[in-house]
Amino acid sequence: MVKRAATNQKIAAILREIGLFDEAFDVPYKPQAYESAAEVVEGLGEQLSDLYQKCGTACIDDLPGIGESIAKKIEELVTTGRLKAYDQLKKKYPFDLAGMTAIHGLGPKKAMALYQALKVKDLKALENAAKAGKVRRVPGFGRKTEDAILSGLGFLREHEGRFRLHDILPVADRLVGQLKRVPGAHEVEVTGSIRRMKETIGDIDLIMTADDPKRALDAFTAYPEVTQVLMRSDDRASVRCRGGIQADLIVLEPDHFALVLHHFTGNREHNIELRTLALKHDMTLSEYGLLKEGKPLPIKKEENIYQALGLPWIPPEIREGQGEINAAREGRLPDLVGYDDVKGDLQVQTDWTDGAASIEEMAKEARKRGLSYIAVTDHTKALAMTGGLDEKRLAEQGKEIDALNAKTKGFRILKSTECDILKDGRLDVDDAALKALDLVCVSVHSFFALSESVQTERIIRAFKHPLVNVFLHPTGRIVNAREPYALDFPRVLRAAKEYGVALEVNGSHRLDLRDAHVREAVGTGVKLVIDSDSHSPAEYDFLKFGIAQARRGWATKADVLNTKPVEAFLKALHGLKKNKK
DNA sequence: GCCGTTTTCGGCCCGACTGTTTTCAGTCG
Repeated sequence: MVKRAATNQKIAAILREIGLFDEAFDVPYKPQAYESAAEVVEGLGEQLSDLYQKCGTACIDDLPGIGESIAKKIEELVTTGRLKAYDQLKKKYPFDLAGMTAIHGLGPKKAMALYQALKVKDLKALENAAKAGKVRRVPGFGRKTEDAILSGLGFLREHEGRFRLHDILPVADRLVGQLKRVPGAHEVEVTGSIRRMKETIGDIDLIMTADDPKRALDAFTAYPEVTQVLMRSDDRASVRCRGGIQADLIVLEPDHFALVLHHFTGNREHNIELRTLALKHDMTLSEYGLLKEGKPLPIKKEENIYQALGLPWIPPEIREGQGEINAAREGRLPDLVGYDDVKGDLQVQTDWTDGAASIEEMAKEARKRGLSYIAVTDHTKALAMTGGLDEKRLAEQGKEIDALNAKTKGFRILKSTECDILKDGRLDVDDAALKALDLVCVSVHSFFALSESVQTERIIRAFKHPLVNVFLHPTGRIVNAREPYALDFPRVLRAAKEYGVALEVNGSHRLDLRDAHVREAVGTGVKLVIDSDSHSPAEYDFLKFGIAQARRGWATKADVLNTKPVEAFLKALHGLKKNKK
């Protein structure tokens, strides 16, 4: 078969741009339908082309937010790689509508007006026109809009795309800590996609209550990480922080805190669904109140909003409009794995290879953080640049671990490895060496460009090895840095289940598995482990990002093996192998 | 274009801000 199917990313971009064109032409309702479909496509863990091969448009039509019409468009994109309707649209309006609307303050209608008046086709042409003072002469535009376009272009150039949660959460936490120390400050919370622990973040949204709003805002705008004050009023301020991210603070009356916290936590789809549900209960919901017959109900906590609508409280991590409200209504909301539930970290690198600290130091830090075991998973010899271990060094490392375990009580260091899967699916270390370990973890670090079927076969061959327990960072992606390798993920899941292999949720910048994959794994009954992939003591911080990602994928404590104490964990892990056919 | 606790048609979330206007459209969250 000719392999020219469009990727999910490409499909989402096309759907989104079609929606933008509809919006530019003031077509009602369709823009939201296309945008919502694009969101769903982006969040999928599986390629639409694979889904299509399996069961045609029926499966695609079944996706939430995707109906007959868009399913047909997707079919065309995965079978031919093109979409005629889109091509015609672009032929008639050959300009970068999506790129232009990425500029803050410039929406589809204004972008279309600029194209029609000035024939600007891309960001470069737009910049030239703005610099030449042509934009302000277009009807409906003025000097301020022209300036805003130029500054928006500058920002885009500096910051392509979104910021990583890993980089932003510490900044947000620091701001929250500082605001809590302002005299007269009461509640302070971070909201938005940070509260949902989404892997990438657009800006930092903060809300608080305080006796003296002016004092709180004065303090906020004066913090050392603030490089520029963008806006300031009586109850709110927007600032630019070091590194370029924007942070917004609103100081609220106590009565509105929970409502606004909920409103800004979102996401948009979740809010829309909830407001629609409110209407069905003859209520209206906004950030200003939950009104029944025009009268506001008392909302002290977020729980009150959900209760009034007959729902249990829904954790922020799964407020994505991906079926959580229906699940809540039907009483099948998962009891998500908690941030304190993980008992051991199963991917820890030490100075035996590319880690920065000794085994003892890594163990000490893990213990300090409340863990009761770690697995030492240094690389193997195929990864020469890290000084990967061969059989002999692995055995020596085992002796050091035995000695350390002998002198400690209440903490266990497990002997393990991050064994390379070679190009043909064999393992980088011999069976005798692997047998001496408490558990065997494997991963891919080479030959990323293999075709989907070859890569999948390679990995499944490794799964068939009787000693393999855990598959680390299964898709090879790195947030904002590297795309995953081609993989038939549903097949990998089935093989993991059949051969008794657990999949990792890696909390480092990889975030691999990602949320959608976790949800698929949970749905298939594949067991997970959550690890930090620490290369230094400080990187145990990454564990919480892994837990967050697992929560976003609806994983419960029972889905995650390393929520168990060490003996029970090992028993359960090896039990996966024994149960296999 | 999507969807169903008004289920195959007739609805579709809510409010504020901004800039360009003289009363509002567009954008954003």
